[in-house]
Amino acid sequence: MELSDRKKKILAAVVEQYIKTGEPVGSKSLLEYQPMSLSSATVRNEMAELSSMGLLEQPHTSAGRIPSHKGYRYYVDNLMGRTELDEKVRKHIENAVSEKSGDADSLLSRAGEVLANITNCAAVSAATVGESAVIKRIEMVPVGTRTAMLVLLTSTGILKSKICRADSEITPSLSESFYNVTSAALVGRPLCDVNLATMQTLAASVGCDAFAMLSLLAGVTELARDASQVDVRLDGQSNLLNYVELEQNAYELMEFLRKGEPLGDIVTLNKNDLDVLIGKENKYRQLEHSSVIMARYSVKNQDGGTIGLIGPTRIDYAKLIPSVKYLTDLVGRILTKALEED
Amino acid sequence: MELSDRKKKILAAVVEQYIKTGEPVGSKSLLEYQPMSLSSATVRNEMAELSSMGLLEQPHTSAGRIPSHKGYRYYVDNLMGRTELDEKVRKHIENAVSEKSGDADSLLSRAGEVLANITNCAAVSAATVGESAVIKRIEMVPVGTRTAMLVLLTSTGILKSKICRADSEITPSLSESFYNVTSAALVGRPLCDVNLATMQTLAASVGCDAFAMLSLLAGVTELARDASQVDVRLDGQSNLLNYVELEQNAYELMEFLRKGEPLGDIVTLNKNDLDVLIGKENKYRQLEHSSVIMARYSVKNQDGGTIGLIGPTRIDYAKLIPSVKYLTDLVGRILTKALEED
DNA sequence: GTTAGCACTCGGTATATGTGAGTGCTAACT
DNA sequence: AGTTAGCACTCACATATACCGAGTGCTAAC
Repeated sequence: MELSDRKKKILAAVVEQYIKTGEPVGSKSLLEYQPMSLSSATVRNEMAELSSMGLLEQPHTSAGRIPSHKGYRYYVDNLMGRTELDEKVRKHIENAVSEKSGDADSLLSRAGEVLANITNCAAVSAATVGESAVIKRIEMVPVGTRTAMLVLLTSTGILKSKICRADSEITPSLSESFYNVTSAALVGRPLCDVNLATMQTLAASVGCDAFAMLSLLAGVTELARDASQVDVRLDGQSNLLNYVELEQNAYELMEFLRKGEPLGDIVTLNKNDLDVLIGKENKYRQLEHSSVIMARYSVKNQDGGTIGLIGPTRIDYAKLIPSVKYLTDLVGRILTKALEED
Repeated sequence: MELSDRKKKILAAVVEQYIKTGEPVGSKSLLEYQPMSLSSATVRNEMAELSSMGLLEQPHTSAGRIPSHKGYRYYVDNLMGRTELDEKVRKHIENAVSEKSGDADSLLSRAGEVLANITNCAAVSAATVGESAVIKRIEMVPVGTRTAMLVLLTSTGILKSKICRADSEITPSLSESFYNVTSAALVGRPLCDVNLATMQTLAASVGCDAFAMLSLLAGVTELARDASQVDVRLDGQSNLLNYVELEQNAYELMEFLRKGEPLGDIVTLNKNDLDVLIGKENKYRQLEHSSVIMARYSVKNQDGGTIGLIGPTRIDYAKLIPSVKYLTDLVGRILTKALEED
């Protein structure tokens, strides 16, 4: 879709004014906001054309125009000038996500928190689950006569743990055979290979302790399943309650966010460096009045994960996109550095 | 405060009708709902007295009455007949919180979920932190050349873990001295003894590895702090968005619930078998339109923790209190059984 | 002590009316 | 041909007015 320069200028002005004020933008008020050597009548004609092209919408006949999701899309793709990241915001981000912040998990937590804070939106983050992930290590730490903590570490650095109750006492000999069995049969195997069926044959092979072993191995199976699922961190959901345009469906939206699966679905859609999904572009109905901005970070030049935000469609794209981008890059750098030191 | 039988009957009817309909209750409509051999004028007189006693309120002069928080309180303490738990609900609870559900943590999670579901409120749960808790065990599982997972187990059964980055490589000799140091100096000590100052002297004592040791011990300190803090699980917050009386302050309420500390504060208030806090009785302003129902469960005849719910003041106390009670008792029984087997 | 009766209150709904920011269209003007 | 002044028209929103009805408190009679 090719637009004349004048149309571009008008569309951009409409989007920006609407983002700022939240009110439908009329031809006359547009000229106040963005003076041009044009009469309102001309603007009106142009706006009418932009409407028929599907880039602008009218809430009702005698109101001003608001951008349609296609309008936002055109703006984001072609018109938006990315504003420089505000110095204060940058400092804020850097402060929250400092290098000393230990492991990847807590770094992502921090990143989500700060993003939710500075943007007043909900923040999501998720580390990519490598399909090629193999089990690097399995540990069992007994924490009672019949309970133990199982720890599973993958080659991609994902760490999961879980308390597990065995069906009988965890004797030193059971510990030993658990160690033997897992290191012989599981370490080095891809996560998807771990399932209850293989566990059963494995457990059977140890003989007398088979029954207790099975419950432990079942725990390992659950861990492996956990480790191969995206887990999405979510922050600042309640921020979304402040937007009038979202509050009519507040409950639905919150419930949607609470459930992990659809969110996991969304972040895995983020294949590019930066993705923006506007309103109805989202495949989930619950997000039809929301926009999602997601960016990937990479660790050692490999795909690391996604950090993004969810807000109303009427959101300051020009300002927030650089924030998300800056944060993901920073997280990527920090994790890369941590990995190199390791 | 002593009330005549007739006043009691009228108060109970007002509370029950208001809980059911959500509309202020007038003298005439009350008689429809609860036929009595009285005229509406008499009811009116009684209501006026109940109002002046502070048990009923009028939203505006010419409207019906609604219970004040004192009115609810009187109802809950003196008038309410506890209804039997619905068979379906009981089955639902039992199903969700079955014995096989592993460790205490996940059991509480499940309990919170089911409670939020059946009550349509927010559910909270928290295990009591024993002040007498001492460190039972500390484990370190290396998960990288410089990172390790620290695991801390207390005598009260609380288990915490954390990833920790050491300042230098984690050599077998470091692991060994970590094991020696912690088992000699920390195991058996109460949680509150663990602080950075003592860690520094401890670290210094190991000689050459002091620096790396310190970062590990700092991790242990954090774990100990974690373990001695109540951690409150929260479920079904979004359920509260469905109540009109709460939705004006939805954002505030959600933010309040999101923050852990005030919630921790609230559950630790639950000293009795069953506590109900109604509206303004809550010390937090954010809950002035909410009621909190909390019950304790015990494990092996010792205080185990609290499970409760947060809803609007206009809530079916007679129905929900038994649900909470049943759930806590069940959880207590299951945990006791699990502990005995252990 | 109870109740019928009555004047009064007041939120909610309905109706009319005006206001103003917006529109589209046409005809005149560069 | 593109631009613009002008104009009739639209429609959400605000304000005023009236009315309804479920509620009240109070009084006087039962």
